[in-house]
Amino acid sequence: MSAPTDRPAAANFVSDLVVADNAQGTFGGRVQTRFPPEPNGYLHIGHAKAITVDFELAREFGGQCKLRFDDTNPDTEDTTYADAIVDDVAWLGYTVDEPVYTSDYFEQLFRWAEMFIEQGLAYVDEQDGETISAQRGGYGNPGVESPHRDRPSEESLDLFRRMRDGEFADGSKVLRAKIDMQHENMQLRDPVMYRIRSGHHHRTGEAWKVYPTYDWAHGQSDAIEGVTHSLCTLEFDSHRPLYDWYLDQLARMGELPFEQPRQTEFARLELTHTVTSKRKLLQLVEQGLVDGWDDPRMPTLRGLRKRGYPAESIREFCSFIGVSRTNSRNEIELLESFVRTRLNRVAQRRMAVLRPLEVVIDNWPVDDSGAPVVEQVELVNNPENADDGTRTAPFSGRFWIEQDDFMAEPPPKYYRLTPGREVRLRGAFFVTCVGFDSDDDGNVERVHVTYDPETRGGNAPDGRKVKSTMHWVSADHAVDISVALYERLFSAEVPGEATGDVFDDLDANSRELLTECKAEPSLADVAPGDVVQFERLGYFAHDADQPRLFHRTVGLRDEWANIQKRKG
RNA sequence: UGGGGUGUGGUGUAAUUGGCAACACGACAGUUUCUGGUUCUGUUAUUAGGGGUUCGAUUCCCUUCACCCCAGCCA
Repeated sequence: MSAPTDRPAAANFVSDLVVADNAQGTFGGRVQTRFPPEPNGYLHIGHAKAITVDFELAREFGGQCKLRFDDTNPDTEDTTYADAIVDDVAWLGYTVDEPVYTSDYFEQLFRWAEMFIEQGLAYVDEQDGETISAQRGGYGNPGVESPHRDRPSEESLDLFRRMRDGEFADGSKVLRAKIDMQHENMQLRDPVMYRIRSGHHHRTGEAWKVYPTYDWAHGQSDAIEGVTHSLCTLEFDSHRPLYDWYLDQLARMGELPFEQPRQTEFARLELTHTVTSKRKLLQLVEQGLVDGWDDPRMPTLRGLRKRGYPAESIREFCSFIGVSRTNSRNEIELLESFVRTRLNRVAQRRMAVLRPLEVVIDNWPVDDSGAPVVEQVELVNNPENADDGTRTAPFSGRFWIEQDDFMAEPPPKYYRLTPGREVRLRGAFFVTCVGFDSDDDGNVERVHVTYDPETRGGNAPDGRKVKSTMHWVSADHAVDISVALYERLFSAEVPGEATGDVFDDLDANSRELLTECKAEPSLADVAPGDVVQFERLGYFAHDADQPRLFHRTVGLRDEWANIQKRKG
């Protein structure tokens, strides 16, 4: 297990608990956790929090954390998911020696179940699911005991073994714990321990016909592995008494190889403008509302990776937001701020123009053959990191700027190019707008400027100042690229809050693909998967597979956009 | 309807367990700057409501309210 987070984990109620346990010698000073995903879907940002909490807690106290697949339901699970999960956990920065599987313990779990039956703690129920559910009662009204509840244990044992041998149809029988049908906690009203499933299991194949339920499998798996602190999300709070009950019985029978593990719940991560429900994410993919699990708009780890989010910033975010029992929803802006902070430090700068507007320098010199002179100007790769050095870019008499960077009739506080105004072209020259051409509809087609040869490199010898510095790309040397811009997949902070249906808040235009973008030649050197900053625009990730396609990871903070927004 | 959990700025998390409510994000106003980025500075809260104990309450007690979870042979 690695230890990748830069800063130490912040203290929280869970680490406080461990400190208290260690002080009392509860687990002999041992700390062991596990991250227990079910291999039936891809990991998302919510899992990233759980992973961080599980792994970092173990790291903080010198213990270990295992990746355990909670694979107790053959109907929904698949090795494709399991492989992807291993890959995603590794990408996040946590290395796992060898994942473990709940299915590794099926034999032990079965033997313990037999012991429960022998001791009158479990019985085979032959009623159908609907009946069992109806008999469970409701909030405030007690349940009804099954007619099979007090059958002889020999009979249950025989039935249970024949269930395993595949003698009975799916759903025809279950093994139930015999606890208390009147219990105020519904989880304790004779919960199901085993059900019959004839499907193919991703690891055990056809070997088993009965499968343990989550509740029967989870705590026991923890116990087998020597987990001390079994961390899970809040909705399992009402399961804790059951978790303890199973383990108490085994402890009484002297079956536990380690100290009895304890479950502790914490709030899951919710983010504004996104959904993390597995079902909703599956719907997005299956209905073709996104391009797949790795669509850069998805909150999946694969999506965020493709989008260009550094794993470190996801980890830092997860550590920073803390661990508590309060249901909460973090603003996506906070995550983005961690992404920006990191990328600002590590991403090299490049110049690219997304919506090109042609600019011609009317007084640019030509050489002896009558061709425009080409100058090579030097540009800093990253002002935040001198080690990244410099690069050169060609500059000649014709270049591209953003359409946004020129206005024939500028509003107040507009600093960019406008008739009569002088601006700096980053690293190159000062230019002054002397006019522009428009088409018949009045659209600006081309801007004319003159340049000051004395300002080469971007400084005026007379010290005169300029209101704005703009990026540019030499028209004769530009590399053509495509850029995918992303807005939030869900426009509402809390998707579905207004209508009850999250898909009502889906933004159908959340991706805009620009195919006629112009970039400086050195962009060709950006490796697949690398993230660079397009100056003044934002951070962009080079697609890992498709050359010259860039995904906008996150935009720069944009004061001008804020000013415009305020003005309406 | 029974049980369980949780309430601290716009958001999330803290507060040496009774002693000046802190940090980050966002927003706003400035500063710096060859990125309207970055940097730096300032502003942004009587701790869900009400009552009580106390010199003193986010913290202890009582009470009211709000939100979340539980009636899968999902996890």
